[in-house]
Amino acid sequence: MLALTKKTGYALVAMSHLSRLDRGSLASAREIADLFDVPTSLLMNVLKQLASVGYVESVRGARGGYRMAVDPENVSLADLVGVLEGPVRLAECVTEVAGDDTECTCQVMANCPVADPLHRAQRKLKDFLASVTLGEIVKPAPAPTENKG
Amino acid sequence: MLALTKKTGYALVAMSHLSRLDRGSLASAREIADLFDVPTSLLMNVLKQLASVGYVESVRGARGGYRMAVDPENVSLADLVGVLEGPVRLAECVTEVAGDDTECTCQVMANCPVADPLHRAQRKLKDFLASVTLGEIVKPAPAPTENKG
DNA sequence: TGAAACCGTACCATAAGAGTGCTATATATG
DNA sequence: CATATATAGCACTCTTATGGTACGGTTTCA
Repeated sequence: MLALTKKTGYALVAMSHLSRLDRGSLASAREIADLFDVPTSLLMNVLKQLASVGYVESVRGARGGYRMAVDPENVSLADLVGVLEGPVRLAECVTEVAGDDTECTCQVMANCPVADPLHRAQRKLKDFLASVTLGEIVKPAPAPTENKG
Repeated sequence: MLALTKKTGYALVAMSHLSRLDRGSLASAREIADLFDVPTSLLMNVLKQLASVGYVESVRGARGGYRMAVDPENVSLADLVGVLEGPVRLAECVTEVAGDDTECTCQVMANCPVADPLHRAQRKLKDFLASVTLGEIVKPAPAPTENKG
């Protein structure tokens, strides 16, 4: 439906919270879940996934928890989506091979008249997602200049 | 999974085909389905939906079919997604009320730290989708300058 | 009259998403 | 050492959306 999944949403919330902690401070999954009223078990899964790719660092045991392992400025929406939802695919036939290149896998529509344009649109969408960094998300608001909504 | 649905894909294909026909010419659902190897019944449904919102015009009876009812330049990806998949929602809590404005419906996360930024990102995504018109899709390629994929 | 084509709607099957549970392991604390 | 806390890993269910199909009806051309 062209929407981020809840997992990605939860990841954004959790990581933005972690980003705001003092350097080295920990927050447990339960703590974050309580704070934002999200299902604890699910948030645990998300944090585990984020830890497995190195975006956050985990400390086990009592008084353990999670902390940021990377600079929020270096994590984009595209990165998170890639980890939690799989590669961005504007259309089914557009598969991203590297981080930048796309490959056409139109098996059904041999004469597909929109393949090339979709690839271009896909690139633009990817660029857009890559331009939104967690750093921006963490900050309250960039500039009231163009604030319309 | 942050992807367009197949329905939207089929709509793009069908409408791009219709856009290339001579002014006033008709193409039947079956004809288009055969041409691009997509399921006939499904394409019928899609075209019916497109007709119901006035993007294409239907002519009933034998020798009937569909033709474009609007200028392809005036139909954007955002429009098609809106018709076939419902409103674009980058996150669940971001609901678009008008064509431009968004409304926050965060029921779960009262303290959501990413609501505002997501609204901004949603706007940007919407703008992006609105910037991709069917007219561009129909054209083969804009300029070989930046063609990389 | 019959075939072709759209119309409307309802239906089903599969896959993806959302969420839960359980067991194991690591660590701080008493 | 025992216990509580917390992550790790896995597997499972439930719900929803998507993809696809079917049927009866209406319109039009031949």
